[in-house]
Amino acid sequence: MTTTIWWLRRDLRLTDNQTLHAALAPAEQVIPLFIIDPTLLASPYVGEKRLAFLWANLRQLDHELQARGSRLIVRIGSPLTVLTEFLAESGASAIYAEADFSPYARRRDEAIQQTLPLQLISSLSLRHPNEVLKSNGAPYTVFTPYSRAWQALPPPDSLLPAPSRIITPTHLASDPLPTEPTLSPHLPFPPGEAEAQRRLQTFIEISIDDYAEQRDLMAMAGTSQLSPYLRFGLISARHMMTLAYQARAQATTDEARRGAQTWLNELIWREFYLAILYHFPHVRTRSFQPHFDQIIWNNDATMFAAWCQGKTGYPVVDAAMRQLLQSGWMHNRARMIVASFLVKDLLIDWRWGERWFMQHLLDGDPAANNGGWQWTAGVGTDAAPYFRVFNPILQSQKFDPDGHYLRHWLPELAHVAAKFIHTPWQMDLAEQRRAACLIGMDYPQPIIDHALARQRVLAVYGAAKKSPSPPPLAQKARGDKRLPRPLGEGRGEGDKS
DNA sequence: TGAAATGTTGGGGCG
DNA sequence: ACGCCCCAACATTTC
Repeated sequence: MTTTIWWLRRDLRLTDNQTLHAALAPAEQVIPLFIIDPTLLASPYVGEKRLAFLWANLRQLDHELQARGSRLIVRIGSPLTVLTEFLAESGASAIYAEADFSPYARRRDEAIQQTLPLQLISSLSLRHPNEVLKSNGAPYTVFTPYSRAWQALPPPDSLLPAPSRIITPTHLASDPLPTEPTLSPHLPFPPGEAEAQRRLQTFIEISIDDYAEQRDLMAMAGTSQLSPYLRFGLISARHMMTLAYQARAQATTDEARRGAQTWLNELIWREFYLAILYHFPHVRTRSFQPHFDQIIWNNDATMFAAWCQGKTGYPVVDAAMRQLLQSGWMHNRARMIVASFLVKDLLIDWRWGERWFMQHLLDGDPAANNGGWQWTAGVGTDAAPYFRVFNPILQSQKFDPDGHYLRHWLPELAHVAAKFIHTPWQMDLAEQRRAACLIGMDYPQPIIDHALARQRVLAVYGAAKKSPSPPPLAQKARGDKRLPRPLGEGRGEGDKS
């Protein structure tokens, strides 16, 4: 009797699961095993919203497995220790897991492979980072040529169906999941792969045709809102890409074709940043472009707190930050706006914002989040040029013209007139009374003047660009030292994987 | 996947 | 009719 272990990490699904498929192929029995790694739990990149989402999905997956004659085993401990014991206990012949590309995950898996029969299957991204390389074998560092090369590869293979039956030994004990606050019912992300597939289907049927035009409007449901599900593999990247290709092929108008292509591009951005983290693991802690580690940040803790809590006085920033706090998700356009505001207006180290996002986003992923932050900060691969500074007022007017998004997340602005919704500080006292919103009382005065902030950041970035890079060692020490530790950063490495 | 500053053009008001 | 000014509107350059 051959038994194998399906070690789940971020592929919590039965449909189109190449790892499960590989684990089933040689075996009569498969043991689905999830390991809670205390190192990851202690990481400053982990927050309770994403953990609760994870636990909820593990429970859901357990139900799905039980319906197929199996169940999910959960164990707590260091993966190497747990797997070593578990192999002996179960008599399994091999372990199958989906390859992960964060530095921590790669170190962990390589160490385990030294002693245990661990097979890694690449399906986190449709293309493995080594599949998309320049003709000289070097990785791409600019998105557009990467994307071209990516799309020149053959379209995705057909999807694997969920197995109808999985046989699992019954005598194995499971640790209970740690108790974590459950997702409150109003969080708009119910767990489960069925929910993920439903959303994907709805998006393809209703929204993808207008995606190119609608995706930037923050008040609209113009995006797929699938990121939390993709983050934990409740749906495969291949599944999403397959439908994107289909939608593009079946589009009957230019606009619909453009919608499908634009959505596909977003998925390719994810592949790009996974590849960047794989090939350039130093971006986890430092700027891709070393001379930008010379920036003298202002790093004002009070300003940072105002940003975190959504109390900057700029409605579009505050609405977005409260959406994040309350729902565990933020519209992509809003992510760029608040990131630009933190880094360029407040002149706060992008890594502070990166960490806050990781702590609160259900979809928080080390590669995509890091890539996004370095892009906005202008310090990364193919980054926005440093002098590109978002104007929060113009962005607000452009992408939430009616202020629906602002009013929804900022109830204190509910009665502010349309004329002042993007700039409530411009209301005179009579207007403030009429709107039942006193600036400085009910809603903050802006914590910074954008025009001045813009001049400041241009000067500071310009100086960093000119100053010579120090040798790598000195540079690393300085960068680490400058990271704040008020939130209990225990160890140097903290990828959530 | 910007925005501000600066330059250019052309229509209309007006002496 | 003409020149001058003003200033949108658009284009280009700069940060």
